[in-house]
Amino acid sequence: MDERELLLLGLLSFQSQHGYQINEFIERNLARVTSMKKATAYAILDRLARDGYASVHTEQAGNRPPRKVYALTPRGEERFRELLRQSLVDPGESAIPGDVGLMFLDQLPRDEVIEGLRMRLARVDEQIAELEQVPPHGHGIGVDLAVEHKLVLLRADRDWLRGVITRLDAGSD
Amino acid sequence: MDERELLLLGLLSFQSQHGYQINEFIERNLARVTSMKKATAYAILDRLARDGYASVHTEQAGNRPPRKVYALTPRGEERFRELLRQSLVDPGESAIPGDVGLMFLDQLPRDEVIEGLRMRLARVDEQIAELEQVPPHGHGIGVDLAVEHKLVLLRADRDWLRGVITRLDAGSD
DNA sequence: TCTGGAATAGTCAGTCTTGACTATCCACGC
DNA sequence: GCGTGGATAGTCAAGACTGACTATTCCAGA
Repeated sequence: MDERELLLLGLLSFQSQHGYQINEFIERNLARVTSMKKATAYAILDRLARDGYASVHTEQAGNRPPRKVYALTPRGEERFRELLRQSLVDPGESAIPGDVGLMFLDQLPRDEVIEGLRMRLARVDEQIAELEQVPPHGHGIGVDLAVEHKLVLLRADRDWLRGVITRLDAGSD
Repeated sequence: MDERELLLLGLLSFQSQHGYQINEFIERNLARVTSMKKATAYAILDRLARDGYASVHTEQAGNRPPRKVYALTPRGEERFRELLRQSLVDPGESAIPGDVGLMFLDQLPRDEVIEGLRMRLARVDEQIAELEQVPPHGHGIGVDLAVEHKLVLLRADRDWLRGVITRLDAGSD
């Protein structure tokens, strides 16, 4: 259900970390996977601690400001596995975004629609090119499967978009 | 960007409506398109009125409780077209849900993973069957394109899931 | 005619999310 | 020996979202 909580539990399952470290990792490596913002991650970490899924202890490195280090408790590990099982079965209502716009597309002049969809296609192409550059991950197959999954869906989207644009271009109806 | 606002503007673009009516329509016909809840719709309608995109006037039918009827203003129509254009180009970060779970899949025993993905596949199959029943919509091509789009992505997802399950089943790695 | 359940029409308190902001530390050039 | 820009490590107020709840009306059946 809650992909954000699952993500944080998952990151903590590898090693204890403090908030800043986790946010760094997300910003650098997981921007494509989640759009969660810093403040949200801090809030969820607090919640995990409050609910007994993570323990906190404050650490001071040199003269730096103190950091709160979060570690999964046994309950937290159980929670992680539970959410993980759930998320494999039911990846949350995949209300594919963008379809609302599609539904109302008749309200816009046909050439504006085509123009817009062309731009959309260009972006999808970019995303595909980017993902195709990602090297195999190495540790386990999960990450590679996730990338593969995203690629499969993006390619299907691309092909469909091309078809639609062609159809709209030829005789406008 | 904000699909919810776009959806409400779009519904109002066809005719003025009161909140309850809009929520009825969403619950009955658009459950697959959005997961927006009643209270959210009321809140967004308020916001639209506050920002001058919709006008409100109170109506009393018989002895029933009074209702607030919302109608698009010219500014609202402009806003609608603007959001519509945007959403065609950039359908919001399509962070395809479920990929977080995939990423951590190595943390779960292989057979639990396979079991989970089988259930997921069954659900996808159901959704496809359901959508295939939807008859052509009639008014314009937008709605039909949206359905087609969803179907295309669901089928790609289904095919990928089948492949993954087969791979995992045969030699567990 | 009386009653219980569905339809009508919302509201509200609590939670979640985020843009903007704070504050310190360190390395480096000048 | 000093300023300043990036890295470090968060916090906070404001707005968005929703589950649970309220309250009235209508109507079908006993």
